[in-house]
Amino acid sequence: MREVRVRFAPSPTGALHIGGIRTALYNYLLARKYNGTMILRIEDTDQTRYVPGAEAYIVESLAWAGIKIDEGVGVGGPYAPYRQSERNSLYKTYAQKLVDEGHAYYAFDTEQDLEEMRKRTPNAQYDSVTRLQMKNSLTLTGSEVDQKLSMNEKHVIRLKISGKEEIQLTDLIRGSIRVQSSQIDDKVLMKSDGMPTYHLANVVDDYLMKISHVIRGEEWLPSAPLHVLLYRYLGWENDMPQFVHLPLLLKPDGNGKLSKRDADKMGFPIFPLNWQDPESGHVAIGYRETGYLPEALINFLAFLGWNPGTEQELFSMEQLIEAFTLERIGKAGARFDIQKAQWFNQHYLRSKPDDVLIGYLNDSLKKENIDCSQEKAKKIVAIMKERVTFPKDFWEQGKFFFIAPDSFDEQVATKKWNNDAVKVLTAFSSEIKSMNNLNAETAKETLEMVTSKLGIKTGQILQSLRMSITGGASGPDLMMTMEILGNAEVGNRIHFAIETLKVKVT
RNA sequence: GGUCUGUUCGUCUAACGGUUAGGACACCAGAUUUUCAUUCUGGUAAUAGGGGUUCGAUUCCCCUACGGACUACCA
Repeated sequence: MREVRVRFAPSPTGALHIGGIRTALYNYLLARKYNGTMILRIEDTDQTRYVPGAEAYIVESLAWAGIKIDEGVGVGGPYAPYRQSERNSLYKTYAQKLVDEGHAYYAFDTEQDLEEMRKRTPNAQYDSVTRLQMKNSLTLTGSEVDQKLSMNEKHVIRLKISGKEEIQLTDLIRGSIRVQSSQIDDKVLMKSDGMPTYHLANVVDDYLMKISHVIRGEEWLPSAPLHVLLYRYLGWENDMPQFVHLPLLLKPDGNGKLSKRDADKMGFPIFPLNWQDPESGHVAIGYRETGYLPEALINFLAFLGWNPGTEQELFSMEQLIEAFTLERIGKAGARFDIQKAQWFNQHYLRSKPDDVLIGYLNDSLKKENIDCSQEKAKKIVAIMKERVTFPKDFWEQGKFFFIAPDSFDEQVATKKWNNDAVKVLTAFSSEIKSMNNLNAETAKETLEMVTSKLGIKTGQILQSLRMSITGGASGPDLMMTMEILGNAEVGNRIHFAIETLKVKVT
């Protein structure tokens, strides 16, 4: 088998989309599986869409996701440079070669010329029939062309595609694909600004960089036959890479491919990391900042369009590399389901060692300027562990350990808060006041003692107790919560609740 | 509109002609938890439709329907 060399080749036009991470991941898995090389190439040939910071963002995103680059932007390598804007002379050389050999030609048409041509015929394209009516080196005389070129008139170089040729290509996911060359237009290879288009740059670089597999999104499938033609005209058909067009990521609901709009609308991230738009200054929150662990995101993404064929669903990167095969990538687009991502995250988060989890809580506390003993943090993490999905949940769902509630859950306050509850809580708080060691066990004993004395069922008032201590209607084990808080704090909170809510008792 | 491409539970998917069509997420129910959650157990739920081929089609072929991508001097 040919040496595996794959590339992830995004263009720096903004933040990398989550789908881009998946594409990079599949490339990476194949490279690692076969001891190949993972290359990062930046396709920055569109100067009008260049966004500063986007390249650094891509590099950082991949690093965070655990996708290591062996060669390319940021690390260098034998085929440098890996930024297309720095490889322009190469593209020019090959474009010229194509012109010289009659596979490409100069075109001088203005935007209006093109517009008129398109209006003339339905489904118009610049091709073997329409090019005869346009201003190009096929219709103009040699001296006219020379004159225009020497006067530096604006022009592009177009690929000359014959009208009747069948192009066959094999996609490793979709099998054999046949297209008639008459369906393809004479694509621009070199733009009038002197930069190559994607098609030329891509083919030239993939060839020169000895790419073995082109693994990219399905949106490229329609132009794959064009690329085959380019390889053919350039004389590189025998070294052509294998094509692998990945199914797209689709909207969670409705139709179409996943977009930033959907993500915003449904409240989940679309970018791996926070991204500040340089123009608007608006910050889009990333997976990292939301609290997704890279291993969870990777596991989730890997399964969007691929599966190992077994019932195992939890895979580390190493295990993915081991199990990955191109053959098991699906054909149909995969709907994006953030709930599944959350489930993966929950799983990976809970399987972290306790000291890591304590670290998460401490991170939040530091931000809030709250001191907390290691012992207390340890106890909190122990009882919160089974309830969290994101690292910040330790703080967000456990705030009450540090801040006494100033308001109370309305449902509980109206439905459960009654004379019995107040009676029990009053008695309970005066019982524990004198205790010097309130722990989960003694708290439970005391509570049971109080309720049985008053002839009230503990279950009846438990939610009121919780509410008065935490403000909320749900939370971790109440007895442990009281142990962590200590008897003085528990007593204070009960008093505050009784004071605040007594008006509602009739 | 044209070209290419796809279609199994709500979602991700398994089943490379023969299965009671399997798993996971989500959802629902029961048990545990003297609350919520966790955990455990169970459950609802799918081969887009129509023709072929075949002893037998989720699986192969055709048509229809419905999606998706592309259709720029953007990638």
